[in-house]
Amino acid sequence: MSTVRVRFAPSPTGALHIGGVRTALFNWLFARHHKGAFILRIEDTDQARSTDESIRIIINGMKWLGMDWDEGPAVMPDGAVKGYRQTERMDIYREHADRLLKEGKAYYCYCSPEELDTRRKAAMAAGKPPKYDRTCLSRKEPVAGRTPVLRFHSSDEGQTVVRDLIRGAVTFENQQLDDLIIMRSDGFPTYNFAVVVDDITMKISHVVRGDDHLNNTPRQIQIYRALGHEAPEFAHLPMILGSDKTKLSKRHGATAVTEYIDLGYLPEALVNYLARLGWSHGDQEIFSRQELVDQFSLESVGKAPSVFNPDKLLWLNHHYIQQADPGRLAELVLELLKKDGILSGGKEPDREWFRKLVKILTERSHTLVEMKTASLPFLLDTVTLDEKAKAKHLTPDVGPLLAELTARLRQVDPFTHAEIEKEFNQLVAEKGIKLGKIAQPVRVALTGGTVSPGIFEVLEVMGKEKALKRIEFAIAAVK
RNA sequence: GGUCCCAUCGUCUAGCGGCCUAGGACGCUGGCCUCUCACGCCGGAGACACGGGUUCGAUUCCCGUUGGGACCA
Repeated sequence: MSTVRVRFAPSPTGALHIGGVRTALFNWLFARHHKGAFILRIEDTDQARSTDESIRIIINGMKWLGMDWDEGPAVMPDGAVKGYRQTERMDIYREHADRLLKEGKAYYCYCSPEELDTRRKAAMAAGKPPKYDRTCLSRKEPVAGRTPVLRFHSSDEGQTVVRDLIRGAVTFENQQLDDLIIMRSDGFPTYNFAVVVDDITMKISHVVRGDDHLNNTPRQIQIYRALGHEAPEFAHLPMILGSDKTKLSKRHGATAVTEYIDLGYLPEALVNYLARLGWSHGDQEIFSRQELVDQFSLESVGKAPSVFNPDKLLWLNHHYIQQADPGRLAELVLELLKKDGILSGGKEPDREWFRKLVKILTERSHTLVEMKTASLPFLLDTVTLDEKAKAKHLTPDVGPLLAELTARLRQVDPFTHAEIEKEFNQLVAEKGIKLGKIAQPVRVALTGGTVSPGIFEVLEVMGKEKALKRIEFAIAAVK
């Protein structure tokens, strides 16, 4: 079996988009499954929009998601990004372009954008395909005052067949393809040319990319041939759409990896979700990273575009939060608290205690942000009583009950779940009331609201002193 | 406009001619559990876009229509 070499080639022009991540993931899984190489290449020939900051965002996002690359750019100690950038490879494109020019497979074109636009419109008005009319193909002399572009001389005869691993054979009439520009007048290669040159020189075996590139593929195949190379295998992935079935964009909510990090998602949840978008393995929904690598194959990638479903991602995130190591969760939640300035000035909570807190919050949390919010009553000095909760549960008649409870809880030692529960049960039995009658008021007193982990756990983790203070405060508020 | 791609529950999907009175998951929903909310468990509603073929038999193969999407931009 020949070596698998695949690449993810984003443009560093902003955020790392969820669609791009899915493409990256499929490439990464394919490479790891076949024990091949995964290459990260930066397509930064769009100088106006490309920034080093974007490259760092891409690199950090890839690392966060656990997609390591075998070849790719590196961040230098001074923050600069070096390697595997198209802007570092200008000589290589020039060289290949010159070769095509010398061999008569490319020619200079002096037509101005305005002229081209006029002719294109005329062609479209006449109901003809708006392809370049080859005005400059026969031109012998340069046009004074104009810097030419370089055009690829494509073939008119026959057909070009794209053998796609996902879609099968897709046939294009060569007549439909026009002489596309390969080098712009500013000396930069165009997308279609740079991709081919890069994929040839980097010995890419499989091009796995979004199907928005399917129509470009026949042109690229012709360039491969003109350059004397066999085309690689192609696999065009269906797109990811928003809820209204148009291309996924900011309008549909969070689309950048950084947003999901901020929203409190775990990388394994995002990876699992994205893997199942367009790919499946029977009825299985939950996949460990290793299972993904083991099971992944392009054959079981679907052809139809898929709609991004935030609810399912949230469900997966909940699942992975339950699975996660409490120590790890604790650190992540701690980071969020620090970022919010809630734990400033070195007020680090005791790790052992904080881990206990995280444990009791885990079950009802879908995101790390939810965990952070739920941890607040345990960390802050005071709690604000929710008005509605207060009105419903801290009614005058519970005052004496709470007072009685306080007196009893004060005697509890050790202040643990089991001991606390005993005390509650006794009180409830003596008074002949339901547990909820007393538990809800206590819950409101301790957390400010009506939703929390089990009340005995809350009491234990909050600690005797703080808990009693809050119940007493609530008793005062009742009166 | 031309070219290309696509089409199973609201969504992600299983299905690769008979195993399908179409399975799973998210969401929705009824119930159970219960100190709240969740979790969990049990149940429910919910799809083969349409029309022609091919075949003894089509969700599955072919053609067309419709509807989406992409590229040319």
